Amino acid sequence: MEEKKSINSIPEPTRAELEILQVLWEFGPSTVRFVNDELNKQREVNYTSTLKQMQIMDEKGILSRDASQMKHIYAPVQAELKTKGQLLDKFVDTLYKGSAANLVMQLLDNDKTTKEELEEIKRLLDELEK
Amino acid sequence: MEEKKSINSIPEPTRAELEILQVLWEFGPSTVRFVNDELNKQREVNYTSTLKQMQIMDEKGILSRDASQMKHIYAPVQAELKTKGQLLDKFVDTLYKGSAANLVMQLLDNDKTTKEELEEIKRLLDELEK
DNA sequence: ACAAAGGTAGGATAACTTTCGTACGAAACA
DNA sequence: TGTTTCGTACGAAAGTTATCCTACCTTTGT
Repeated sequence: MEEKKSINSIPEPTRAELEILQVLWEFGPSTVRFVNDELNKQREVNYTSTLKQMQIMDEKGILSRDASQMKHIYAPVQAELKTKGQLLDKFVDTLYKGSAANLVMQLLDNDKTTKEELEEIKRLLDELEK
Repeated sequence: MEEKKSINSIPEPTRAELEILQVLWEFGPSTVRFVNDELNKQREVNYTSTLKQMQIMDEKGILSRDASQMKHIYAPVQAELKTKGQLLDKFVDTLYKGSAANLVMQLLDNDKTTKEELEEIKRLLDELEK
């Protein structure tokens, strides 16, 4: 009996796993070949490394795969937003004692946050006001 | 010649390292014993594990230590805000394509972000307006 | 003075993550 | 049909991180 983890949310993706997820999020369900090609636009990775990684992610329940064709098609099990939310929650918890306001505060006096971004953020909040 | 990394910012702390930093941030420079006791309020860790970890952090340049006494006193090399900012930047970059607004957006429709937090955030932005 | 308690140093080991070599089957094509 | 190309499967190896054992030194208290 094949057993995949089936709690309510997937285990935290590792670094390499996150890279793969990004590709799938951007382009939708894909073959290993495609993902590997994308990854190689950023850094050199051997095809079998990516393959193995995605197989592991399947075992962990992070990805699912359609093996009906020769070229298996992999897709994220969880929606992008859910996974990112999960990571964000944890980030806020560990670094900002769970306070989103704290995080935003830091964001505000961060050099890399541009004026335009700030405007955008403000607009989002006004939206929400209603 | 003892050589510690001396680029402009310290290497990314690992999971365990972050736990230790939290204690030092909260209580200021401390002995290994103290940090270990704090950690053990959350989970069981052997004293020598914490010791080793902190020695490594010293080598990496994440912590500095005053070894003039028998009980060495460890302190973070970088200010809490700088380290957190560093981590936040990377987080925004990898998960939100560098857009702080994107992150905030997600924060907003996150269940765990309370109404009070939202108010707080809005206030921060108004402050900044001036 | 000596035993007990508590400290550091350093290496071994374990756990986890990442990478890749090798084997082998299926498809494409000359 | 045979060879080359492209796919999966599997296991080994390398790299990183985390944990702890052992040795040994210093302080404390009897």
